[in-house]
Amino acid sequence: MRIRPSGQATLADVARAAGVSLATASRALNGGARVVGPDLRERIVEAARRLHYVPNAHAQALAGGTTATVGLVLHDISDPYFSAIARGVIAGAAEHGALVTVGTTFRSMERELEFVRTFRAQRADAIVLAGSGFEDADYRAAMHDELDLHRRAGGGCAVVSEHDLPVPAVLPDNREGAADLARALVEAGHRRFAVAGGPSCLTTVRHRIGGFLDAVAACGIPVDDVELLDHPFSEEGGRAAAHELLDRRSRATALFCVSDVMALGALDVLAAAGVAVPDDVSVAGFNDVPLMRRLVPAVSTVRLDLEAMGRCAMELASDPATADARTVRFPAEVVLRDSTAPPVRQEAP
Amino acid sequence: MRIRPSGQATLADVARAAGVSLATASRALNGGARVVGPDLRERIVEAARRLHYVPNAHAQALAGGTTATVGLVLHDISDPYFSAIARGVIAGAAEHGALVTVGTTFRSMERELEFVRTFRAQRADAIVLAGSGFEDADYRAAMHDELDLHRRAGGGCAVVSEHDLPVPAVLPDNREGAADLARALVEAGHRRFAVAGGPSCLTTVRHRIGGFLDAVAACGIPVDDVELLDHPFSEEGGRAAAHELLDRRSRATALFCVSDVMALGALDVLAAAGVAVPDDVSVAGFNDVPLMRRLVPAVSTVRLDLEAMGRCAMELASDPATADARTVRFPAEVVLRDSTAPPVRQEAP
DNA sequence: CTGTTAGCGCTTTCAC
DNA sequence: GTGAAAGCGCTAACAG
Repeated sequence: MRIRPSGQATLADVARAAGVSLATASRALNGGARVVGPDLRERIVEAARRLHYVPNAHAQALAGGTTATVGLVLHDISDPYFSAIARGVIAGAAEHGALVTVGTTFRSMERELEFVRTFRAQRADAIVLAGSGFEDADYRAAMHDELDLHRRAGGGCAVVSEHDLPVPAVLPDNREGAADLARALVEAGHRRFAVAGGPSCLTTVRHRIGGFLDAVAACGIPVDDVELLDHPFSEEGGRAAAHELLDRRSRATALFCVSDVMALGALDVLAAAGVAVPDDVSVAGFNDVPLMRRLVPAVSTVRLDLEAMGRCAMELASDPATADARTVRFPAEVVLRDSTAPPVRQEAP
Repeated sequence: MRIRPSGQATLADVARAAGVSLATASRALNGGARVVGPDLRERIVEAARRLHYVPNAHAQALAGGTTATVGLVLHDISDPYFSAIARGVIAGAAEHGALVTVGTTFRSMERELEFVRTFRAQRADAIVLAGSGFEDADYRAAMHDELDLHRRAGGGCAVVSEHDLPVPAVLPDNREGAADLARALVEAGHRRFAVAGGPSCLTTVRHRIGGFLDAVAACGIPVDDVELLDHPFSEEGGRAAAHELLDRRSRATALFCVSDVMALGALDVLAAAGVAVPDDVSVAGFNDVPLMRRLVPAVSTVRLDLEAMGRCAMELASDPATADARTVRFPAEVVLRDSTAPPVRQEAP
């Protein structure tokens, strides 16, 4: 971008115009306490208005003030999962009078680290990581260092989802939620499952699949019989998973997609292929993103209060009392809707 | 938020550790050109790494560097309309190596102005206004001043949607799109319309309603017969509009909601009331937000390439050649889906 | 209450 | 090439 020719009124200009000292002007305009005589204050404020004075936030920050800025790292702002979390973070920040800077990574570990570094450079008051963690030792070590440095410098931080990092975390009950869903499905009579999951380097994915499989196993169903469809953690990935399901003429009666967005993609493909949901196959997602209940059939899923999670993360990241690695669990609640039903197709083994 | 105890390695520390001057360290680390001897450069970079040096963005900005920051003002990040635009803006900014700071206004003119002021304080390279403009003289005057000052200080800016401000603008064809939709509906045989619109202080709303009514009139249908449902520009508003429609036992055969989100609310209420769409009443929205085509019935609407619009706004705001008030129109394309059909109910006058 | 005086951490002329 | 020095605009001790 371009260089900025100053041309802005500075505090010094205001002070001069009002015939007071720089310090007084500073106190009157940006200092909180009313330690300035009302008469002077008036004059200064008036001068400031006349000159269209706007404080230079960088100078303020540099001089030891506050930045009132929080950095938010997420995968993609137009993904409803993240925009809901972002809404919570932004709302929480607003209550602190802070603004949120958003970095979108599109699931790149490198970009994620880079954003954290940038936020550090900006001396963000707080940094919130909203995406799932990666199961990668180097990444984790690097992120650990980065956040550690940030906190040592007085900054706060928090993560949403498991990151296996010693920082405050908002932990959705991924494991339990997926397990509950599995149990509900088994109870409904399902025995043959397919699971559409994103790359296993994502902690969230691992936990959801893990919880699901454990519960299935606990119900006495051989885990090996569960078909694992390994595709990207995205709508496109959901599409691919459905295609695979179709191609291999799967006999699964229920498909668990580890995220709603994947379920969306899968449902699209299934519908196009003339596969009836839930009659031919039940489909469930995870997150309960707003639109899931509006689709036909309404999609069964596991509800997470995304906005509250974002808000909570913001709170954890800004609360000095949270300097230690505190953790807040968020319950995941199974929501059975029309996309799941007892299996109607009874097949012979 | 809290005061930040420094505790960070500074450039001076790095310079000392590497045994060079501050200036040299600066050039080696943050200066672009390779004007530093490779040997020294190496030593400096090494020292920086060892000390976990992160440049202080505020100091850089203050010392005359660039901020690489753009401020984005919008209504609500979790509204798919805005999150799509935001995605475009963020992507565009990323190409410039800039980060986006998001201010959400929830349609408050005051908050909007306040955010612009804050972005000015942050010396944002560019400011993008994504919400609809308000039809309010005071607001417009204030915003005009604010943006003017910002541009005079060398900053760029752009607005999405009509704001009647002398700044670069991305203009969706609201008027034409709504008119096209009206014509399509009339062609399908509709004669009795209802229009669910948000507060008329929003320019976007006025234009869409205006375009719709004009076209209807041009088709020889008395505009006075069109029922105007004046409710908030939100899903809740759409709900209210549908309730009103129901309460007054409207005879309209087609309901035009000025935004998809309103249509969403209206459809929900209609469905709950047992009103069949499109058999009892056709419903159309505006924007073609991602989920509209996934609903059942798929919702007719007017498509806008939201992400491209966001990207374009970012471009306009960052391009110095755009210092004058340039304008880019975006076509709005009618997309007829299953929620609209010829009226089946023929009523006697 | 108000004014003076130092910096905050960095970029940038200028000299060398 | 590299170093020395002068700010960028503001806040925060200190004095008065």
